[in-house]
Amino acid sequence: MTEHERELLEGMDAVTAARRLLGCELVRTIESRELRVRIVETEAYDQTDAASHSYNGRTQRADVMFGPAGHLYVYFTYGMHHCCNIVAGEEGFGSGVLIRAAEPIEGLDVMEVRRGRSGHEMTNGPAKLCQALGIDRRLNGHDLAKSPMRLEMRPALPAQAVTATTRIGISKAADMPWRFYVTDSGFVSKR
DNA sequence: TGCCTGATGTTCT
DNA sequence: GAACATCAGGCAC
Repeated sequence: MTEHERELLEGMDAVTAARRLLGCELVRTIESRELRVRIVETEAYDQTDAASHSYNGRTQRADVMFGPAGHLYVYFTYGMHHCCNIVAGEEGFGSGVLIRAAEPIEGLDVMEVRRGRSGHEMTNGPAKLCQALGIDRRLNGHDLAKSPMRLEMRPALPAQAVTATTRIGISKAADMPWRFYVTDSGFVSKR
């Protein structure tokens, strides 16, 4: 991700960024290996949204969501899982994009071992993706322009390639259509 | 295929 | 003390 691309993300609200990040790639360097995946499913969250961690203000946990765009917000949930978001929007306004699923492109052997699973079961869920890529709270606040985890932007997908639905696994604001996925991808999470 | 449940730590009320 | 942006395994149909 270049500085120019970071500024573009800064200028987007969470919903716009969630659509725009589909098709983009994450590159994770770990144990001398490079793991690469293509983002195929996202959800938008911001501070006006009761389901968002940023809804109750700038708490310690969600602080990174209020920081500069293009950084990684990692949280720990259900006592055993990590999930990651890409921060979007202006600094001071808490918004981000949950990365729910991705297609493995490079380093599949490493992801298989890390997950103990193969095929779409490696990365078709937010916590599965984090396990496959070795993402935990040590990467919270990391700048995605740098190693050991980078975001590589790709051309925006045509609108017809993207499906929008309600988000998964939330109880508040559950009727907002802020989940997006690549319609023909076989790596999208279950409903 | 679909529903139910256990695992297990952090955050917020 | 409850809720939680989840996952995997078990069992019924």
